[in-house]
Amino acid sequence: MTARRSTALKQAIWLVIAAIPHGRVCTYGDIANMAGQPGQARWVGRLLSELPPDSTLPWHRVVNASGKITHPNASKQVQRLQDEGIQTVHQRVALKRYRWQP
DNA sequence: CCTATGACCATAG
DNA sequence: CCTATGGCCATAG
Repeated sequence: MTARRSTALKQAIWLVIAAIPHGRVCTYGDIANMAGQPGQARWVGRLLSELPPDSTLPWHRVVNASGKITHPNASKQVQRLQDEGIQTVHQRVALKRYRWQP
C-alpha cells in the first residue's frame, strides 16, 4: 500500500466541500484553508479528481482562485452551476458575487 | 532517484 | 489577457 494521507485529512476536505451552500462557490485554496490544511490547494484538486462518478459531493461548486473552471469536463460543471442559478461567462464565475467564506 | 503531469496559487513582467 | 517562476503534493513510469 502506498502511503496515502489519512482518511481524517481527506474527510476534512470532503466535509468543507459538502458544506458549500447551494448557489455559492469556493476556490481550491479556500477549501484547503477551511480544512486546516493551508497551501494544499493542489491536493484538493487531486482528491476531487478521484471522486467516483456517482458522488453526491457538490464538486461543481469548486473553482480556481480566478473564478475560472479548470475541470476536465468544464461543460458539465458549467451546466450544473447554471442549474443552481450561478451565472458563468466564458467558463468563469464572479467570485465577488458567489464566493462563500464562513 | 529522476522527470513528467495535474480540477492549484501568488507574484512578476 | 498571456507566459514564466517557485512553491505545494501525489502518482506514474
